[in-house]
Amino acid sequence: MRYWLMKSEPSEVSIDDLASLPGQSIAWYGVRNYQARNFMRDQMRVGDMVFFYHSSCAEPGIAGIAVVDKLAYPDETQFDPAGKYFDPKATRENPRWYNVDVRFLKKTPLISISELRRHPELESMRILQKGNRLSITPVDPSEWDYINRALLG
DNA sequence: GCCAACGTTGGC
DNA sequence: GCCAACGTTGGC
Repeated sequence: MRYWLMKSEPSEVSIDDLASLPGQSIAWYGVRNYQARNFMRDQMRVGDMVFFYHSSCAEPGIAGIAVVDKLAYPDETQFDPAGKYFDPKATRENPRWYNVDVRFLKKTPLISISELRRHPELESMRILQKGNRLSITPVDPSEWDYINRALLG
């Protein structure tokens, strides 16, 4: 089992949005970066644990915990010519983008990025590196444990 | 709104 | 296959 951090803009899908969905599960659609796609397609397994991170907003930070609910499958939004995630180079026979489903587990007190930066134990987290833009990053088990114990305990 | 950092595109 | 130009991300 692996641990991940997945960014979502709360204006798109917030932790509250996820919690109020029927089944509390959602396709992690819209990823258009190959590295992030590969993490979903090649490495994520059902049961992997996820920090749900709010990005591009007033209070960026970890807002909740989710779990991978369904293995990666083609992202439906790449096929919709009217949608903003449409990819003209993708076909049903040869999809380019994949997503997993993620299910709500719990909301947490918001752990802001500045709070995360305050802890030397977390300084190697991808999310805290200069210039990091990846929307999906692996989280080290020791970092996962530390955050749960020291910040959410 | 700024801007550094990064990924992608396309001409050559 | 190089690399300049461009578009995007995302914290501040």
